[in-house]
Amino acid sequence: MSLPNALLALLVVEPMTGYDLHKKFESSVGHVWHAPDSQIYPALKRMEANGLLEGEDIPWGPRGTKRQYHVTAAGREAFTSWMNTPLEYARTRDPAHLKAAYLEWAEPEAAREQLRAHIDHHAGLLEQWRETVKEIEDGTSTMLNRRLAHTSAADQEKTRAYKLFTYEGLMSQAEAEIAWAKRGLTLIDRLND
Amino acid sequence: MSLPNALLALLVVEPMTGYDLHKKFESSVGHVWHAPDSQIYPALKRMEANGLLEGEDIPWGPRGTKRQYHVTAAGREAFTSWMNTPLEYARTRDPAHLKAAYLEWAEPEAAREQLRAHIDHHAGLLEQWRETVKEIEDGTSTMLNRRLAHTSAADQEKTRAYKLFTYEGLMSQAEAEIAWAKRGLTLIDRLND
DNA sequence: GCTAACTACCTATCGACATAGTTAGTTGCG
DNA sequence: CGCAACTAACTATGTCGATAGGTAGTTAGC
Repeated sequence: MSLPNALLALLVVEPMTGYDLHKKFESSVGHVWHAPDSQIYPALKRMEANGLLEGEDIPWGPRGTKRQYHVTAAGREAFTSWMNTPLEYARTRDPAHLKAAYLEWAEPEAAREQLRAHIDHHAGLLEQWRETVKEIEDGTSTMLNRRLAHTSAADQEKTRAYKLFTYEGLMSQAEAEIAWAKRGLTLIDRLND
Repeated sequence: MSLPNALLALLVVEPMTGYDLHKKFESSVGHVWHAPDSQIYPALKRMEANGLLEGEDIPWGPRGTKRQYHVTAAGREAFTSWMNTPLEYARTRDPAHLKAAYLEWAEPEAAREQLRAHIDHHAGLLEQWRETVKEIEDGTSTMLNRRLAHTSAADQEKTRAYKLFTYEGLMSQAEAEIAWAKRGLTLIDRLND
């Protein structure tokens, strides 16, 4: 359900090829919704069949062509409708907390290692989000600047503010995970001496 | 990958039927790893075929039977091995933050409603986790008590401590989400006056 | 003794997703 | 000019997971 809308979110700004989208999914949108190209290409075809997109073959180099998709009126309507519709919350599937609940089955050192990996993972994300936030604030984010170039002056502040809001949320998540895992390390020490 | 291990986590404590497991997935383990019965029954068959479990038909009422599964040595080995192996972190797929990143496309009131729903959702979870934590601390958790009845005295404290640790982590997550969504409500007000 | 609720188990379908490939044209650089 | 890196697109396989059913026996209460 989310993948088509993530694609629409990018395509309402400017037409793109599947390859362009695949690259964006490695950077910007991919921060909140990952998708490999093997999912993107079929999704684009389905969306074209459903009338959300239209594709046209445009020349690329002397002999090659590439297929560029743009959003139809129906696609734009579907996207804004999705944006105005409340989410349905999926039930939790959280491998890290699943394992935490049965940590007495792990060797203390293995348990520590996994909590340290949890910290490292989220510390890496945190660093990434921090940089992204800085780029948005400094106006040096090429991602955001391309987006703003297609946005009316009235909406530019909103666009920027909601992006910052999103990344600040991701930072809070990462910080919470790190703090939790650190408490876990202390707990393991307390239980094994 | 996680479902078989979530099932093993329950079955290493005591043998159960698919139906028992399905009920546990509505309550205890389901808090961190949800699975519908339509996934559980085939998973049990696959695990029996792989030698992780053995099932036996036991009588149920005058005519009925039910199939109870217990963990084999191989299953126990697979579970502890999983518990000692570091997780591989999946890339993010977070519909709430995906929508937040494009919130300028939503009507302000629809955006507010969704953030309020986000708060309500996580406040509900928080309440649930708080109660669970209280039950664990008071020793009134039937889930945990059944578990502890099958646990050596030496491991009882660990089991209890890691359960508490897990639910405290879930509480931190919920609190972070609520705080974030509240900041979002303030932001929407600031952007629309 | 009937019926509702519960226990027990199972199937089918469809899209989501991971993983691992393949093919072909283009561009840049040494 | 030749090769590496990149652009572009697609396929195939297998499991995961959501959703929506179906069947049959059991228990409890009126």
